[in-house]
Parts: sequence; C-alpha cells; structure tokens
Amino acid sequence: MGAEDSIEVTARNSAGFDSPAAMTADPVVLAPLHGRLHVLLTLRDTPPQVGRWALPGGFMNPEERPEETAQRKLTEKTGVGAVYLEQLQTYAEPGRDPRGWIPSIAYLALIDAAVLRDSAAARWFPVDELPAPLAFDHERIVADGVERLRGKLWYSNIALGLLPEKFTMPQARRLFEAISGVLYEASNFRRELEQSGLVRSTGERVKGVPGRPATLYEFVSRQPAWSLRRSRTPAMLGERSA
Amino acid sequence: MGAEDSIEVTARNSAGFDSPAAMTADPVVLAPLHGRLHVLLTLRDTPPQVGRWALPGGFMNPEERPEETAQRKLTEKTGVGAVYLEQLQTYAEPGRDPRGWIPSIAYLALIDAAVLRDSAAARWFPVDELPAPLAFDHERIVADGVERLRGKLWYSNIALGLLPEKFTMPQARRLFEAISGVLYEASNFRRELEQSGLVRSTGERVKGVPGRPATLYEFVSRQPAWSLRRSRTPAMLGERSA
DNA sequence: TAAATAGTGTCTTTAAGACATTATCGC
DNA sequence: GCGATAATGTCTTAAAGACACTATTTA
Repeated sequence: MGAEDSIEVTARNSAGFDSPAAMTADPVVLAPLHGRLHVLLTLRDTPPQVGRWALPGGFMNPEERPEETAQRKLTEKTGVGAVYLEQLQTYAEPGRDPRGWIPSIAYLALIDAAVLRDSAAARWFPVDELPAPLAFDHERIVADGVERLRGKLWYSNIALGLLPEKFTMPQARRLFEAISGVLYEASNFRRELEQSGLVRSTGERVKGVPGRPATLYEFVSRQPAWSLRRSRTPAMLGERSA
Repeated sequence: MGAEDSIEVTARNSAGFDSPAAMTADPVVLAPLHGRLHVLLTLRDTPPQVGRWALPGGFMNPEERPEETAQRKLTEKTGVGAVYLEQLQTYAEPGRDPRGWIPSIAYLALIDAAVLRDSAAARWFPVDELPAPLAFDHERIVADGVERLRGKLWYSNIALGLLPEKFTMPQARRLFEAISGVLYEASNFRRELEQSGLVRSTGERVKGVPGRPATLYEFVSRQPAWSLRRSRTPAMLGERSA
C-alpha cells in the first residue's frame, strides 16, 4: 500500500452498494514475426506500475460494445485493426489491480504481420521471452491468449486470416509453425490444407526465387470459424430424436 | 423506458467517470436428467422482468473471487456445490440490462444429478425446450454454455465428474448421450473409454436387473482436465528449438 | 426358454506420420 | 550441372464406425 494508496479508486451505485471502480478491455495482440509468435506490449507511463510492460488495453464505457473498445484501443496503438478478435476471459480476482475493483475483459486479437507498423508506444516481444514482470496479472493473460490460439489452430480457420491474399503452401506451413512452435512435415501439411477445402490453387507461381517455384493458393472463402480437421460422423446412429 | 426508468441504477467512481453500476455472476447450471441435458432456472420475483425465467446468478462484490460468487449463488439455490465450474464469457453489451451498465460473467457449472434436491426457487428445463423468453440475454448465455460443454465432452474428462463413484459402461454411455444429444455405438464407446486409461474395472457387477449384469468401473483418478481423445504426436519432428 | 441387456471380436475406412522420389527454379 | 526448394506418391500405423456374435441375467 502506502505509495499506491493515493491512486485508489472506489465507486458506489445509486442504490448504495459497491460497484466496480471501472472496467478495462485488454487485448492480447498476437502476430507471427520472424518465424515466432509475438505479443504486443506497451510501457506503462502513468501510475500504477510505471515502467512495466502491459497489454495495450484501456477503460471501457457503457455506450460501447466491449469488442469495440478492444478493437479501438488496438487501432490506437498499432494503426491497424485486428484480423480476428474473440473474447478470452474476464479477470476479476480481488486485488488484481492496486487501484481497486477493476475487472478486465481480455481479448485474443490477431494482426496481419504485413501491415504492421512500428510504433513508439508499443513493442513486440516473443511470447516465450517476455520482459518479466509484466504489469498486474498480464503475464497470465498473455499465457491464456497464446494457449487459446494454439488450441484453436487446427480446429478453426483462425490462423488463415494472417496470410496474404495469395500465399504458398510453405508460407502457410511456416505460419502454423510459428504459432504452434512445432514443425510440420511439408507434404502432410499440404495434404491436410488441400483436403480441408478451404483453399484452392490459383495456377500462378512465385518467381525469382531459388529452387522450384511454389504455387500460389487463395482462399475459397474468408468466412470465419471453419473446421480444418474433420472427423467422421456416425452414419447409422444419429441425432437423438427429441 | 417508462416503467423501467424507476429501477435504473448508475455509478461513478471517485475519479468522476462512469463505472459499471454492478456486476453479476451467472452460472449456467447443467445436469443430465431423464436422459436429457437440463439447465437450472429461477423465476424472477423482483423487477426488472418479473415473471421471466433467469439464470440463478447474483451480484458480485469486490472481496470475493468471481468463481466463489458463482459457486455461492449456486449453492444457495440448489443446496449443493458444482462438480465442475469454469468461466464461460462476459456479457456486457450496452442495454443488455435495463437497469444500466451491468456486465455479467457467465459460468458453466455441472451438478451431480444424484444429489439434486427439488427447490421452490428453481426448476430444471431441458436445454432444447426453454420457456421463452428468458430474462435479459440469458437465452444466448445458456446456448453458449451448452455449446461449451458439448465441445469439451470428448476432449476432457469434464463429464466424468457427473458419474457416481462406481458406474457401468452403459451408464457412462447414456450420460455422454444425454449431454451430446447423439447416440453412440455401445462397443465403440466402451473401447474408447477403456483405452483412455481414465477408468478401471472393479470386478464387481450390478445385480437384480434384467439382462446380463454390467461390470462396475471406477476412476483411476479424479484429476481434472484430462484428454480422452489422443492424437498421435510427431516423432521425428518436434518442438522448435528456441 | 424367451426377452433383455452386457460384452467380445473383427472388418473396414480413413486420418495422418514418415519418407523416398521427382520436378523446377537460379546461378 | 549443382544446390535449393517445391511437389508427388506411397507405405504404414492406428483411430474409430459398423455390425455380427456371444454371454449372462430375470421372469
């Protein structure tokens, strides 16, 4: 306490009960850079915890949908919007913020690495080399965000939005490798992505590079939330009749 | 507005900004009953939306961890604790609560059907036959909870906590069927559960029932969050070296 | 013995890891 | 031609659906 007492914030509602002092939206902004998964952090320059790296979040307000707040804060820091945004979890442990009762809704946000621009306000860190300690409980939030992305990698098309309009198979593979931290066998990777039906060859080829030129692929559709890994569905047995 | 204006609640923090008027924890309490998945709802008896069925939630406070609030509210309504509790999502759309800015943290809670007791304050409804309309956005929250449970059914041991100390294979199978709404082929189901290593035969048998007596099984361990479905892991290719 | 339910065995399809081989580029 | 990289083909293992058949109880 002591020094941080001065910044404590409290709130009461008009019925006379305690209410949250505020609520923040904190996006875990992830992007693959140099073959590794990175997270965007900002250096805190106002109390509390000045000098620590933190998620690029901000306070919410009653008129804005929480996703919009997360998206807006993110655009303020990076100049670009997220390719993908989904709610992670809400962190509301007592004492997580020294200022008082301030729950945080965390978001998983993916950014297209191609449109990234450097920013004085923010820096990218490899997710497995964070500058410890992070502000508040942000270390745990980053870990949860990374876990969510890796968990959904093969069960949705979540990562495909990070690829450019046209891309090659090795390019897609390296993206998946950067996200998951695992190496995939090239021909098997190709087979799975082709069989998914999500992509289609354009017939064009990359040129000017050493080695056999790679074929360019494009997306059949950019619809969100498809499943890559299919499993067989029962034929004889089916939905239980209500 | 009009009639509901009278119950509007607002809050400001000591820094002079709007703050949430309150925050609620709303558990989606699920249990298999009579072979179907049911959800626990309470009838609202105070404004707003008196007479509508709602999730058995309540207001949070700054001193309590949000899971504790959810667990406590649940015990108040049912007399028992949850076998399983995990955070679902936070709902904070503007206007979701006519009283003002009141976000809700929703939880997925599973209750052991064997210890259920009837309660005047709450009733069980099949998840596909809800009394429409539910209060607030609770219909959507219930749907999200059911989806989460079904999604995790085969990728965790989440459902096994709903079985008694000793159980038979057909019993376990009917539980999975009640949750997923899908029928499983008996011998394949047995194979998967046996191969998972999560359960072990006790050698005992059920008696006094028509038909061949079923063998009783027990859990090897009750540790949470195991994975049932295993997939092969790459042998030659492995973790990327940092 | 008949009906009912539990349990075993096995055939088949297919997802997916491993890896040898071939193709096509720049230099 | 040579090194580099992409693409194809195929062998193998194992997960899992389908289903015929056997076993053991009550009535």
